[in-house]
Amino acid sequence: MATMHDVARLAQVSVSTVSYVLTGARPISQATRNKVLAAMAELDYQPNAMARGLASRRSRILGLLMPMDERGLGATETAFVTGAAAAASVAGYHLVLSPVGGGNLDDLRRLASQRMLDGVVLMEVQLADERVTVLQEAGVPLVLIGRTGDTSQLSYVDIDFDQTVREAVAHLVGLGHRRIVYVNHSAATLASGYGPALRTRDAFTAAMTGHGLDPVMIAAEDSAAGGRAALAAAFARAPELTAVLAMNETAIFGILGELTGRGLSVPDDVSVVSMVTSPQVAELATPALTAMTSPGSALGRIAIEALTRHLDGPADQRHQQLLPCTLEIRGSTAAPRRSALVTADPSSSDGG
Amino acid sequence: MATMHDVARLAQVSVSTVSYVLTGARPISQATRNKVLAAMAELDYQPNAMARGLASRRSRILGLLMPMDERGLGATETAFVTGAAAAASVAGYHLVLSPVGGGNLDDLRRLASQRMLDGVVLMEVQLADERVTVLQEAGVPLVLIGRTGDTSQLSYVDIDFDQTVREAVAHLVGLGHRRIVYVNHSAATLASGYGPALRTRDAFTAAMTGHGLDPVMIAAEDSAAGGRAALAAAFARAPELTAVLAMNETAIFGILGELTGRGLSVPDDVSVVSMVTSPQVAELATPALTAMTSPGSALGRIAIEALTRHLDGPADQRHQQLLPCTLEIRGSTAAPRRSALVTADPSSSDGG
DNA sequence: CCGCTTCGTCGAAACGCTTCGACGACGATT
DNA sequence: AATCGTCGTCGAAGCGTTTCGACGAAGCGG
Repeated sequence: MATMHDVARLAQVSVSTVSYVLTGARPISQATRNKVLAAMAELDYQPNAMARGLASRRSRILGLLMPMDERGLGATETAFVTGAAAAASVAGYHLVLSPVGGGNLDDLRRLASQRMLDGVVLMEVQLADERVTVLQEAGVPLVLIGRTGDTSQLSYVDIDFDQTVREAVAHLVGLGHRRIVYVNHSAATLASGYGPALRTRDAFTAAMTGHGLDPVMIAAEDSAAGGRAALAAAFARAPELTAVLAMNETAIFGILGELTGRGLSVPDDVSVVSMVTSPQVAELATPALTAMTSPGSALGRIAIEALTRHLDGPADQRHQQLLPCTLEIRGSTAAPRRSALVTADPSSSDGG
Repeated sequence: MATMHDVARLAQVSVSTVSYVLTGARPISQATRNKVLAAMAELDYQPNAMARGLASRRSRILGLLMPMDERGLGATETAFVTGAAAAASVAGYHLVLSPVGGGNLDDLRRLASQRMLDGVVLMEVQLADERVTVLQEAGVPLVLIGRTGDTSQLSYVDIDFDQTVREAVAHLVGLGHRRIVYVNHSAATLASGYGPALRTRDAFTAAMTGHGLDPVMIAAEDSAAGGRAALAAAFARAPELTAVLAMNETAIFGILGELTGRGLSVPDDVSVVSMVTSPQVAELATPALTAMTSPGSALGRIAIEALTRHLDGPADQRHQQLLPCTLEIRGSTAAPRRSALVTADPSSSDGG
């Protein structure tokens, strides 16, 4: 392992000159720079990250904190990660993923206090998230993917759930659907204050009401069985339903299975739209799912860019941005059958 | 940020004494230790990771290098990660995931040379994997999840594909199946030297031959469409097939869809076994899939334990271990219909 | 009771880098 | 022609730890 001293000796300059060539903190003449660069190449010099970090008090490492539960990372989350990693690399940072679960706040505190991370992107944020507090107290620059309830002091990037839901509903309504059921995450997830679940719920209500329709929402466990149960509940609440909008990537397979089990075909009898879904997952189903595709890698990239701008730039302004999902029409949506249209009577549009 | 100096001053001892209390490198009397500990608590002292890393030449960070393609991390891979993170935490290490794709070997070289990682666990290893060479040349301690072709100098943990396939085949044969088709990864993946694909291919051939049966393998693209095409190919090659063994988590949904499309029911007409699959994914299908469940978190844990033992222990022995997947019987396998049994004639058992 | 370890502690020297102050050498400004 | 800045470079002082050698105080066998 060659050190800066070795490079300096070989190039016949001082150690600080080598450092300036590397960091650009002070001007260096072209001639000197070339000598130094040649020496570096000859010695295959790589700066020692620890020493650099100690001296400069910046590690040039960014953390992506993601709770990793047994559920696994979907293609959507993976897209966050790859987008973020690419952006970090461009900005000259390393990106590390730290699987800090929600439980171990102490772990997080330690991580934050060790000055090993210059900044952090926090994923899967709850409306009231203690991790945000811990990180802020530790003075770690922070960007969220998702939003807490009070975002006044925070930088974030998030999906524009309002517009996403509005577009999805508009697509179905445009096809002629009137009885549309929204299958959300579980009641427990809603109660825990999971932002996407709450925001889509409200957005769905608003969108349906805007069309003069009755918003029916069902909470489903995150499993195929949960999806099946949810569909049963949906038919109980709205027997004449012709379309299902689902936010729950795991439940959706149960929904499809149950639909088939009841002898209903997709999309002829019931249309299905999957929200915040990756194309990969949408293609798994038969027929492939019409879906609102999440802007995964853009989200990751923008979060990292905001963070590095904050770290390298002078001002410390916040960055707040919402990105909508885009509608991708596949085989799971179509106009409802005439029979369904007929059963949609006006009296049901003001029920609960 | 309190430093060791502050702690030493408050506790009225030398800086080195504080260090010894922390590292245990030399004995410290109980009285002194208590004074130091009290001072640390009062100042809310956290050692600076960079300084520690520079002085000790160990970062106490372990890397989990995983190529992150658009496919996303399945529950299986996520289990690796959580198992590994837990084990690292126990051993007093941080675990970071680095999404180094196969492409950027230079990135990897840089990462390795920067002395930022004490050791590395490499996932998704190819039979001939340049990353292994790069890491070995950089002198980074290394444990693989998976195996290269030549493992003589390496530590690894891997799935025991041979036994896993043997068990899966035995399960189907035990139910009375004779014509069993194995749906592997794509031809391109096989050609690229992806170990699991090659090893299961050979294991399948061996297992079937051992039962006096004809091994039929189909390569399928990693997509639902690939699965559909593969099933069509399977029926072309073996019209009387009664069971499908699939290694391809994405293709399997296409296989199921195509089966249904042909009016065949699972498991009555065709049994399906999914290999190296997580329970979560197996439950998504209708009916839930009989599967060989991968020992995900154990794999991650064992890899990290081997690595830390290597780093902290005196000898530098290798660790080589294989873990089989366990058979979990769900609803997708059953005895074949009698008609299928009848069509299995002896002349087909020595074909190719 | 004397020399020998062992124990507990200290001071100082690394570890490999960044960064600050200083200082010639110039060209530009008065 | 004297003065001023700027440019390019150097030396040295950190950054916050670990770790080595040293050293007094006990503890021990002979």
